[in-house]
Amino acid sequence: MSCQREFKSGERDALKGFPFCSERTVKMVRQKIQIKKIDNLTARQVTFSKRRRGVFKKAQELSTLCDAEIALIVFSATGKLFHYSSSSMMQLIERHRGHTENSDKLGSQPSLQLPENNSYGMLSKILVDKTRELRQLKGEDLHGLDMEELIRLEKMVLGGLNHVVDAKNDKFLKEISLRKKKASELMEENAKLKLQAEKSEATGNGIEQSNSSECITNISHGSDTSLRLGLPFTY
Amino acid sequence: MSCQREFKSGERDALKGFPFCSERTVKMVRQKIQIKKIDNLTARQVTFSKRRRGVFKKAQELSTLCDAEIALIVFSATGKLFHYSSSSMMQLIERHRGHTENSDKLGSQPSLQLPENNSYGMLSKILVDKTRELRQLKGEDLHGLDMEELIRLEKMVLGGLNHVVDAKNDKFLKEISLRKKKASELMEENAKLKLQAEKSEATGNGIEQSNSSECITNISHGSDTSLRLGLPFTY
DNA sequence: CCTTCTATGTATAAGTG
DNA sequence: TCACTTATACATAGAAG
Repeated sequence: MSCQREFKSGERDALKGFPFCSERTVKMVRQKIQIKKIDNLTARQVTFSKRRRGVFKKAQELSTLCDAEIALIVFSATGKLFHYSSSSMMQLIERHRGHTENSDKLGSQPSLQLPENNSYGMLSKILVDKTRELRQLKGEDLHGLDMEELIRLEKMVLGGLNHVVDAKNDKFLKEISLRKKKASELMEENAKLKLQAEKSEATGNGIEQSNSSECITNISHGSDTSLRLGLPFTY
Repeated sequence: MSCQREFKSGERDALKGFPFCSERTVKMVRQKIQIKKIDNLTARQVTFSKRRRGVFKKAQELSTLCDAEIALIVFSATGKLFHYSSSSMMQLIERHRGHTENSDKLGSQPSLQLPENNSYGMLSKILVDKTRELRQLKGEDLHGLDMEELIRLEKMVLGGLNHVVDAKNDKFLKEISLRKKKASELMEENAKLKLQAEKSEATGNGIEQSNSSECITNISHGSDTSLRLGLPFTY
């Protein structure tokens, strides 16, 4: 999509260099619009649909690029709901409530007294903790940590890495040996069939057997290409 | 990503070699960026603040132009909250909850009767997920993962490790330079005192000064031995 | 409501202060 | 972090299908 647009705009730009190739298609000059309610219903709907997509895209990009947590809720004039959240809408709303409640000097009265809300709050507190731990393991949000904590974290991540690498290598080795075994079985079978075929040929019952070696080749290649170990690592 | 950016700046540098590409016009060529987390912290922060403003502006424009109701909640990676709503945030969130709850086709029987439980249950589900993710990052509970998932996990842990190591080394280096600075300050002070003492001695007012050099030695050794830097990590 | 097109307005990456 | 600059990438108004 964007590729295509880029290409076309490039084309346009190239054409601009040649005065005899353009100039005629001058129409629909885009106007600068004022930010106020669009009167025309259809125009408003069209704009809504276009800009809505734009806003959602921007929100997603922001969350991805800058590692932000974003919740976006949009109700159209007709009452239709559109929403997006980078993680869990609930969690974000909770977190938002937490923030605004904290800035509330007036004690939010009933919620603190109800036990359900308490456990709810506790759960969400645990969740926040877990989320932070998770982020730290991923190497984000490390500003608040001192040297000892960083060392501990490093060791933990290294330990985790060890386990993950072990598990991965195990899986790979098993997969490879499995495929080797299969291949050798098939080769054996092929050899047998070849022998049979030769025998049959000798006895006059010709059976086509020219494909057997190809078959073997295909199989062994197949087992190689289905595995990709060395990944080009780019951070 | 940094490598991508480095590559492109390299490209720019390459262009500089061509005399017909005016060196002045080659400066700050805006690059197309990929939508993935920005590595560089400052760049990420700058982009966050710019794009955040952009998104909020777009959201407001959409709500004005098309008469839509919009709530936007943004948490920065550092936990700072930014939000906007075209009318009342609470009201919009409520309305949103109404919609999403209505779209629950599967009657989760008890939860429908207890509204608190609904969100509670969802929260605890999220918690379970996070807990599992956490354990996997720590290298536990890896049995259910296939090869691709293991590779992805490995990359994630490696990335996290990189960041942790970077943060740790930063901290160490800062600490060291701080202590170096302190030491040199003290040495300077010591030297001054020594001079003073010698002067005093010359004028007959003898003041003991034999310890000053020991003092210096101790300080500089102390700053070195109290720190152990990790290995230069290269993946 | 969606897509597509063009011409243009706007957002923003990168640099600098 | 904020403010400004510049050049470019991207979004989108307007029209049509």
